[in-house]
Amino acid sequence: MAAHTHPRQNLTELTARLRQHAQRITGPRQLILEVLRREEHPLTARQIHEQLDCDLATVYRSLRLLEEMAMVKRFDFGDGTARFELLGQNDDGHHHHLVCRECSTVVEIGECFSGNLEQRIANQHGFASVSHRLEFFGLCPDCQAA
Amino acid sequence: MAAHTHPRQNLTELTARLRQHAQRITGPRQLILEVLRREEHPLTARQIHEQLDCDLATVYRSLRLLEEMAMVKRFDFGDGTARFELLGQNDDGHHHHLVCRECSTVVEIGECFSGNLEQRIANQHGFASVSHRLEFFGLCPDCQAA
DNA sequence: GTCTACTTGCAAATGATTTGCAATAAGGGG
DNA sequence: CCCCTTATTGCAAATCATTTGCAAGTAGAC
Repeated sequence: MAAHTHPRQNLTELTARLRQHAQRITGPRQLILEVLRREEHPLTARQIHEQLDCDLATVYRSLRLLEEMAMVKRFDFGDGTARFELLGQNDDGHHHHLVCRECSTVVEIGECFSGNLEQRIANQHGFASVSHRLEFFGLCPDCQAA
Repeated sequence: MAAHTHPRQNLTELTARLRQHAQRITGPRQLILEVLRREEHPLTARQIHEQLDCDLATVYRSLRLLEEMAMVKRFDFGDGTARFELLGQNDDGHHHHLVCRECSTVVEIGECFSGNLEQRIANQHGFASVSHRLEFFGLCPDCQAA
């Protein structure tokens, strides 16, 4: 998964991609990638901000940029707060999560239903470039005990 | 699907369920159900409010109550605004949507992947009462043409 | 009809995210 | 290595969806 990327790789890739967008390699942008690289689960903008020393608005702006450059992926756990995960260079980030309804523990899920279903749905309704958002919710072992 | 419920049925069910919760049958609560019954797609609190004549806060409070009573179901299309759909008495509301990324046209999707996958994921990680949230996004026929 | 607890309207509070703008810094050119 | 242009940042204020406090209003049991 994405979190295993070597730090230098991030920076190299960041530089390359930023060049393509004619944008600059700044401290905050590098730092956000560092923070995300350290975490194996998606983080909220606020959580990222807590580990940095720049403005929260900058975090939001950078995340948006990194998302457009496909270096981070946004996830939505339905609690009104976006979460972000690092993407590797050849990683399309297609995976899902299993989230505990009580304590918010997150487990990454690699599996997914067959692309078949998506294709069928697209065809059936004449839609193009169909993608999906899928997350699982439940009670983790600890919270079942409690 | 839920939208085919007869109006009187709504009211009867509403009365019954409200009784169970020791709560009152008020104008706004009935009206919200009426509005939802007329629509075949999920509506935002604001959209419901526009068709009524009560406070927005009341709409939010009522929707929350109706959701707890399993009379409406909340959907999240990832745009930061919750949407609500009416549920019939014996309807668990388990269905998904295919949403156009351009014009937000919504199509209801009855199919889903086999419960098998969900079961396997739950077992694999020791989670209980696992459910999922799944929505599809794409370009509708009209927007492909444009 | 009365009474009481549940509800509503209204205004203000919250929380996530965005935006305007002046000050600052990245990086190509000399 | 300095300069200059332009992207970027920090800060404060604005947005947006949703929630909440509170006094006034009203279902519904008696």
